[in-house]
This record gives sequence, structure tokens and C-alpha cells, in this order.
Amino acid sequence: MSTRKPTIADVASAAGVSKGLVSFALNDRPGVAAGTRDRILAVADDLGWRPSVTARSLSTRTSFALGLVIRRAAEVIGADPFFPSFIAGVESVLSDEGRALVLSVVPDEAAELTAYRTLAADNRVDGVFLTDLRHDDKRFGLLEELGLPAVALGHPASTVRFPFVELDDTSGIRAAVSHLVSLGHRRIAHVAGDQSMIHGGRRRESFSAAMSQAGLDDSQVIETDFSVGQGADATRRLLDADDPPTAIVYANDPMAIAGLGVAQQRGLDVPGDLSITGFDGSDISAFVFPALTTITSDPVEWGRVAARTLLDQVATGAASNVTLAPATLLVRRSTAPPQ
Amino acid sequence: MSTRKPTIADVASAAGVSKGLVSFALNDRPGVAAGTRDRILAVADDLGWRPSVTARSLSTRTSFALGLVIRRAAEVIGADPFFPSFIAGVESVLSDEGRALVLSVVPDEAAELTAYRTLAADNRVDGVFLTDLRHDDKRFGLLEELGLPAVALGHPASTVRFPFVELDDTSGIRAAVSHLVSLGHRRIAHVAGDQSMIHGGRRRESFSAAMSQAGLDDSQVIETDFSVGQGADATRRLLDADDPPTAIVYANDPMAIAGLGVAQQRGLDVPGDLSITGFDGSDISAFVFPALTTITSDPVEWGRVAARTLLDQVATGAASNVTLAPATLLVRRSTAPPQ
DNA sequence: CTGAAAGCGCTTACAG
DNA sequence: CTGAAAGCGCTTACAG
Repeated sequence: MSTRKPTIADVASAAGVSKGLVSFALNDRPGVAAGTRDRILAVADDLGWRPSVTARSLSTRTSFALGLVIRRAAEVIGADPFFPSFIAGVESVLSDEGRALVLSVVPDEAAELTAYRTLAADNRVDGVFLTDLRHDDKRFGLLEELGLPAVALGHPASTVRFPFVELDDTSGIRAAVSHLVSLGHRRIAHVAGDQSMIHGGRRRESFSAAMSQAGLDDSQVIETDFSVGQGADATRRLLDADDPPTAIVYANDPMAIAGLGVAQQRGLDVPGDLSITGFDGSDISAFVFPALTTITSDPVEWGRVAARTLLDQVATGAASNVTLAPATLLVRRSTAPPQ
Repeated sequence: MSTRKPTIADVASAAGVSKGLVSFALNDRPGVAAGTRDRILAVADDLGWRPSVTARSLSTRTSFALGLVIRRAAEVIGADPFFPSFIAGVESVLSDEGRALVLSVVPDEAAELTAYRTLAADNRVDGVFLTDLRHDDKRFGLLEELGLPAVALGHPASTVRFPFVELDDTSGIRAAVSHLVSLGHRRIAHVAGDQSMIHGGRRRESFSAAMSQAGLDDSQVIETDFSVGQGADATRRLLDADDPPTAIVYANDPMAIAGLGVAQQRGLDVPGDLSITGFDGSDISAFVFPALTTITSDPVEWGRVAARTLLDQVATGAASNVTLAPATLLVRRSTAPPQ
């Protein structure tokens, strides 16, 4: 029993066949008698042989890994509960498939584009996840140029040749607005996210649409970059206005929590003086006081589905788009009739 | 101008030398005349040649990648702001070195150990980061067995053959306790983290030591798993006691925020009726109301230093331990004299 | 159905 | 200082 790892040659000679045949058996290719295949596989198992992914990579130009490039300033990244959960979902399918996840965190667009180029040039990954879609998203063009498969998270702005996994967050915003309207609110504001991002823009549009539909003024909207700091600032500006809102719909939970802090600091009672809704259903949102009414999605499931879709895309060159269960309103304690 | 990527053979023939010499020039090995080396490198540059990392991996048994295995339940992972920031720091040095980061997220110890075995067996990484050190940590033994280099984050419980990058969080806890004592608090409780983890245990010990030193009772301690939910529960139990504390030192920010919520829900004024301190200095902690007095560390810097240390360890088989700047107390609004 | 051989793109003794 | 060749561990036409 030698100490070095067995190779395909060891398996071949132990099974009394050629290396080529072992390879065919391993990869389930036709042309191997069923009995022979079983014998080869049994021998491989006996020897504890695992085909070298490096060697397979070199001959097949496949890396057996998927990539995720996250573009986010280092200072902001910790506040966003989406990625860790999403990654946990991705991993749960990759580990079963013997695939690895290569992660890259970059501060700006230039570094982001470079990251994709490097991943492709070094053949580090067979495909990538595209998150935080933007309206004018240079990644689609680059990826086509590089010939790198991808799956988009969310509905791309223009028609692209990549499959996507989307989640309808529109109905959640709509539900939040009608919940507030039914409570009696009329002056409802929106602290919107980054408008260069698809989901930031769409949440804002959903807000406006729902407000107009209710016959209400939809002009109290402040744009932010989704960060806690800007969420707090926006809240201050809204509350400083001549005609401050009685309710604010935030584009994410961290900003809603920051808004809650600003309101409380001013001595406002939430929800008595101000109702607040978040977006994400993050863990912490259930534990602040008052517990946050929010719109919940399922990032873990999103990760799972995106991973399966990307794997399909890589393997077959095609995959169907998936629409996940819509984000739904979770009513807790931060919303109530205006006083 | 061919469309396929140039290989070492292309560079060799264009430069009029052998492939071997190109390789020597690339890797800065002795035995190449300076002029020759420059010429080769110039030609390589002209052709836009990037050596194939896959091919290099196969012949050198090096993957040019580092691994991070995070063991955390999918439901809990989003609440922890440490990892995203840490990873951002790691990336900032890896990208300069042409290294990639392979990430694995696993739910329990069995999956964790399997993850390391797979990473090693598949030669996916040249070394790994060890986070969340535990008192009886099976990873050290496994990694030695696998011959996989590693760097530990924090001070290992026993003497191990791996370098570590540690951060003194003891002095931060001590500072928090003396801050509270100097404000006049006597009944101070601690909502501790997971005691099977080194840092969870050490924060608790630091708390006890600081309390004893002040001549105070250090018995009001409740252990948790670091999760928001358990942080909230612990707070309820503490406040339900016959002799409830006037101040609580939490082992992390998310639990402190949850504790703040519980206190407020009971109509307690923070900091009037109850002072609260967190640990981490997360973004959101500055925006809750009242802004959280907390103990700040620098996870991004931790990531940078850990990456450099691991790279050294991989390259030379040795690296010195590093002690980072200690976590320091950041006094904000959640602490005040007891009423 | 099976085998022998070339090839993936590097690195590394070994000669000279 | 430089070159030719073998080798890393697989896959894949090509013959038979």
C-alpha cells in the first residue's frame, strides 16, 4: 500500500485495462461493456482513486468551479445580509457536484471587469453568477466576448443571452403600500436604493405605481446607495420636510433599521408617529424594537436555484429562466395607523 | 494574429529559444542571461501571453488559490458582519498576487472536515484560513495529516504548528467593564458567545477577570451561540431575574442590538435603565438608537494580514505570528450612569 | 467493444 | 548559459 495517491494508471493496471478505458468508464461514455465498467469502478473504489481535477482541467479546459464576483465597498459589505445566505445556498448544491466556488470581492467597476477577465483567462471557473444587475451593465458584453457562461440574478434590463433567476419584489412593495394605505396613511415616502441597479429602480417604480394607483402623491422619494448611512440621512431629510411622511417604505432592512434609529432619536414613536417597512427579512429585523414589518425573500433558495441553473447552462449551453416565489409582506410591529 | 491564446511554445519560437528557457525566465530562475530574460519577457508581453495556471498546477502541484471554509448554519450566517469584511481584506492582497479564493460554507463539523479533505484531495488550494477556532479543534490534526498549510485567526488553544494572526479582544472587554464601573454600575451582566469557541470563551474570561478585579460579582453570565435569537433570550432571562443588571456586556453587536430591542420592548430606557455594550463595531451599530457603545476591531485589516501570512507560510513553509492592534472601546450613547 | 498514442501547457532534471 | 526530453494525470480521436 503505497503512500502516494493512486492515478488512473494504477487503476488501469489493477483492472487490467488501458487508461483510456478507465477514463471512459469514469465519464460514463458509451463503448464500455457494463460488466467491464463495474469492475473498473470497483477497482477504482478499492484503490481510493479520485481523478485529479487539475489533470482533467488541463485536458478538458474545464475548471469544475463557478465564480462569484461581488462589487461592494469594503466598508459597506458587512451590512448586507444577502450574500452570506445566497452563498450558503449555492454551496449546498456545488458540494454535491464536486464543484468549488471561487469568490472575488472588488471595490469598483474597473476592478470588477478585470476580475472577470482574469477568471476567464486563468480558466478558474466554468461560469459565473451575476448579482446586482445594473441598467447599463457592461458585464453582459464582456462575458459574451469572453465566452463565459453566466446566470443573472434578477431580470436583466435588456435582452441578453444568459438565463436568469428572478424574484418578483414588485408585489412585496405593492403589498407594503396597500397595507399602509389600509391603515390610513396618505403621506408615504420611499427611501429608495441605488437607481443604477435594476432592483433599486424596480422597487422605486413599484412604489410609485402602487401610490398612484391608490390616488396618492408618490413624489416623496429619496435615492440612496443602499447603505445604512445614506438610509439615515434620507430619513432625516424626509422628517425635516414641511409635510413629513407618516410612513416610510425602505428599499432594504439595514436602511429601515437606521431610519428607525433616526426617528427614535427625534423622540418619535414608531409606529405611532411614523410607520416603517423594510425589505429582506433579515434575522435582526425581527429583534429590533419595534419588530420590523418587512418584505421577505429567500436568498438561500435563490442560491440553490441559481447554482442549478448555472450548472445546466455550463453543461448543456442552455437553461431555462426561473421565477422564484414572490417576496411577501411580513407584518410585524413597526406599522400602525397614523395618530 | 491567431485567435487562440498563445502558449509557452509560441513565445519560445517567437523569441528563438526553448520552452524551458521561457519557463526559467518567467519564474526568475538563475541560469538565464539578463539580456535573454528581458528579450523573452518582452516577447511574452507582445504576444499577450499568460502562463496557463492549470498547466502550472499540474506540473507543480500548486493551485495558486487559498481556501476559506466557513462553518455556520445558513440561517445565522447573514447576521455576522465579520466574514464579508474579512474576505474583502483577503481579496485585496490575493488579487495582486494572481491568487484566487475558494470559499466553502458548511453547516456542521462533519461537513467541515469533509470540505478540507476535498479541498486537499482535489488540490484546489495551497493553504487555508482557519476561523472560529475551537477549544477541541479537530482541524489542526486533520490539516497536519493532509499536509495542508494554514493560518489561524486568533490564538489556538494548544500549541500547533501553524502560524496565527491574533487580535487582543481582552483589553476591549476590560475597557468596557471599567467604563461601566466608572459610570457607577455594580450589577453588570455578560451575554457570552459560544463557549466551545476560543474567542467566545476568552471574552467571557476577560469579563470575569475584569469584574473580579473591580471587586464585583461576575456570576451574571449567560452563554449563547452568538445568534441574535439567543442574544434576545438571554437578555429576557437577565431582566427577569430578582436582581436584574443595570448594564449588559454583549459578546457581539447583533446580540447587543437584539438586547436593546428586548429592553425597549419592556419599556426600559437605554441607557437610563440599562446600559448596553456590543462587540465588533459593525456599521449598523452606529445607527441604532441609542447608538451602540461597542468594541471595534478591524476585520478588513485582519484579512489582509492573514492573507500575507498564509502566502508566506505556503511559499517558505514558515511565517511569523502577528498580533494586530487591540480592539478598542468606542463609547457612544448606549451607556450612562445607572439611574 | 478495446488499446496505444498523442495532446493539454507547463516545469524540471539531465546533458552539453 | 542553453536545449531536448520526459513528466504531471487526465481525455480523446484514431485504429483495430
